[in-house]
Amino acid sequence: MTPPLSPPRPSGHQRERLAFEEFLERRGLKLTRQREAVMKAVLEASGHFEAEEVVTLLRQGALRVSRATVYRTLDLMKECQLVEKLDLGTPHSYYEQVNLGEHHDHLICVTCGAVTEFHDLELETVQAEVCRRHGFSITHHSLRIFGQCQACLEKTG
Amino acid sequence: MTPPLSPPRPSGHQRERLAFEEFLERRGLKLTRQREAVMKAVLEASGHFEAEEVVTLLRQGALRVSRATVYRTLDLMKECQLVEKLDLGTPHSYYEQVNLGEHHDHLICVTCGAVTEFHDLELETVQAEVCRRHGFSITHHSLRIFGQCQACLEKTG
DNA sequence: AAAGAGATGAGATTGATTCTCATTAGAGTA
DNA sequence: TACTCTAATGAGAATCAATCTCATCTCTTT
Repeated sequence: MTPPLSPPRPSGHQRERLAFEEFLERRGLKLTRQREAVMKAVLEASGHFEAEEVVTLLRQGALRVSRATVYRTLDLMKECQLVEKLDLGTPHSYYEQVNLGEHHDHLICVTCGAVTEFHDLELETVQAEVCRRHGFSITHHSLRIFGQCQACLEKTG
Repeated sequence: MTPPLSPPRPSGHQRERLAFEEFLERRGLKLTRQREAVMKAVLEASGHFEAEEVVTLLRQGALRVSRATVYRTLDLMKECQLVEKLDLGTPHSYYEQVNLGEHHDHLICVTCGAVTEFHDLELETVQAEVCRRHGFSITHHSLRIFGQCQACLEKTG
């Protein structure tokens, strides 16, 4: 994928890591080993995860990280826009990693619980238009579409 | 508004009332005095309200209705599609009355908390198209746009 | 090594919502 | 009216994710 002659660039999650470090710096906060562990777990996670899963995962590592610290760090990463908090209709929240600046919405299957991401430019445009009409200055939005996914539809017939 | 010669039609919330009664009937449930009190409170409510507000309101009436019954009845009305449960980003849920079959989305001001409703046909169309592309059968959706309302923008400048 | 600021962890607390279960209400029947 | 059966209710307990408290710890800087 990377053109052979392109300049070396941060690999893995270097960019996100840097973003978080700078964010902490700006706030006069430190990148402690605990925060680093949480960040690593989050950046390597794929899809959606619960805070509790991070807690459990980190229990297996050498460094102990308390539940409180996990929640606190997730909040920081949210402010830094590295993760988003999701409400998928369950009693607890999910989180997901956000690739710097990219936003997407969700199709949630009410039968199997599968969550599919999508991004649609036209949708954003129409939303912007709605906001304009209301003199509303948008910061972010959340669109959840509930229904049945293709797989479940095929099973049910 | 009503043409003078139009046939008499249910006034007030007769239609909703009937819908609920039929719904209960179908389920082999009864329209008790408690359920009736909750229904009345909800149908007369304007805008968004919390379950707790219904509890408090009903405390003032002659008939005592417990918190459990309020929650249970709200759930029934939700199934009957007379109310919708909203997550406005607060730790607790809001409810709102739905005029039979009408859906709308929300602009939520993160500064003053004001919630504005809107409905946009084009938005629905684009969403339907997204679903079609994913072979997803939509049952309902929830769009929340967060930002600053006109009033707050004017104050802040 | 002393000081100061931020960070952490264990456990307590919160708070909305749900659950439990003994009691009550209401419809139908004898 | 008395009896029965089922659904409904209410008080308070339970749940559970999330937050808070505060004593302790870690760094960094004097």
